[in-house]
Amino acid sequence: MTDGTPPMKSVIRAFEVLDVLWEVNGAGPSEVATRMDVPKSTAHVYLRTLEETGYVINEGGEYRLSHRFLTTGSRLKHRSSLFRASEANLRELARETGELVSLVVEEAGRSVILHVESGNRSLELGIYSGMVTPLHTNATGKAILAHLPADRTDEIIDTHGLERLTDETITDKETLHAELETVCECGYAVDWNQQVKGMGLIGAPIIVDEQLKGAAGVVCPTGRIKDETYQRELLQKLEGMIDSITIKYRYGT
Amino acid sequence: MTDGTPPMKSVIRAFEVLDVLWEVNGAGPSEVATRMDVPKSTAHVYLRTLEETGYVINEGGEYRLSHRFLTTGSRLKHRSSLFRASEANLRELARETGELVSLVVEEAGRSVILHVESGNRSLELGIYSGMVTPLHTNATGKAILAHLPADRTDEIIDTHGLERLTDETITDKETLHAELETVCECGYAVDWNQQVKGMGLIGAPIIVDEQLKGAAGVVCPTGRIKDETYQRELLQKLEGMIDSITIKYRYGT
DNA sequence: GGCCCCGTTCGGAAGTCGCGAACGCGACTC
DNA sequence: GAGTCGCGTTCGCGACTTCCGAACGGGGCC
Repeated sequence: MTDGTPPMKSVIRAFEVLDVLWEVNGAGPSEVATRMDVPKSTAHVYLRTLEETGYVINEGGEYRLSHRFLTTGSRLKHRSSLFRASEANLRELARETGELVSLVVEEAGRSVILHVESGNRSLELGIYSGMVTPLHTNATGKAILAHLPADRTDEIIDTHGLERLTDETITDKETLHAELETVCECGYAVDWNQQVKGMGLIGAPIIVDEQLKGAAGVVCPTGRIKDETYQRELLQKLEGMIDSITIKYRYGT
Repeated sequence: MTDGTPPMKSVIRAFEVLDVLWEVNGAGPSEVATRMDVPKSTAHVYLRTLEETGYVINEGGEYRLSHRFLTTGSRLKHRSSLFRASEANLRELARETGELVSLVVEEAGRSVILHVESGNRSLELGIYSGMVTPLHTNATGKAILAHLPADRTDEIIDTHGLERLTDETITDKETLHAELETVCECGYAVDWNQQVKGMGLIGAPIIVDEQLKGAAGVVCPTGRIKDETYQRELLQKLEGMIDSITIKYRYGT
């Protein structure tokens, strides 16, 4: 983690080119060169090289990101033990409840949505597989934070801070720690309007052999989830699902 | 397209490192070095650099691909006009028919599955968003080949050949061209057992303003799809869906 | 305690990358 | 239709980076 040897400039730049291509949704060498403030011959070599890797496509002089990212990303997801153990159960819960069900893992101190399954009345809030959010802004993230080793939790909070996404986001360390303790005791977490106004979530950790693997959650409109009876029903089903997942993960295929 | 200037060695190698990390599902510098036949100090610099980009994660000396691939891939998909115009309709068709519904685009002469929606009785054949297949082995691919400019179609066939995936795969140019002509006339394509034994597909192109955007298809067990009445029913629904998608794409959000 | 293997760091030498200038092409202007 | 502009692409030389072997420090296993 120390900065003993500097990273490779050309590789870093290659990924900057990818970023630029993403931002402008495809461009020629000239535009990339302008945006990166390099000669266009330089931009050209990078583009040609990236094309060779297959992650960039050249369509008549216009270079753009290829779907190889999608391919690699999906393969990673489908190889994940957690996903494999969960997929069927997530789908079943989504069918049963009609809500959006999500599977989340922690990576680099942030929450990555590994998979979502939508039910027939689930929200369309732009939640997608691969989406990255801060951990402290939603129930699944809090479930993870609560069950991570304490020092890791602190490190994450210190590194990433407590960004405010809505006016109900927890942005105070004390409040968060208090909440995490409750989450730890109850075994599940809840939030509403903390990430997106109008969206609520129940989340619980997936723990196999005392090791935190991720979390699963049910996403609802705040209105629905505020009903205590419904909330309890969802929680019970969620925990049932997580039990199945845990077993499948532990002994599974 | 010519090989005037050689590609950048370090960038190419960086992506080779990514490939290796994928293959071995995470490794340290030593293992990467062995596999790539370079000194481990070299492997180390690459790994450190890739870590900096966020596409690789270092977990206590073990480097592995991060979920950033999934994130980038999903963002690409969700930004695609075709996907945005299609998503709701695909889901609806999957619900209605209970079958697997897929959305496919051509990239670099191959078929990329942009999205799949599964119904309640759909096959579990390892079809996933991001999956890449040869175009000539399935109905959606053939629908695309049939509606691409003729020279492009020939170029693709010449470049990629006609790989055999099952004993019913079309591997003969003449046969394929004849079939493509029929597909062009009928406006839809069919296959069974050409890609995977037991799997059948009806596919039709998505064409907006005379421009081929991709194809959509319904995937069934061969048994079910061989029933002509059912096949006709699916086809009708598929074409209805594609009409909606076309309109949404043309005038949509 | 000693061994081995790993991830990591370092500094010099070889070689690649970076750059400016120039080419060929198409679109658009006059 | 000639001229101009802007684009993607190519080329070759100088300078900076990558590359490498050797060495360091730490962890696990005998």
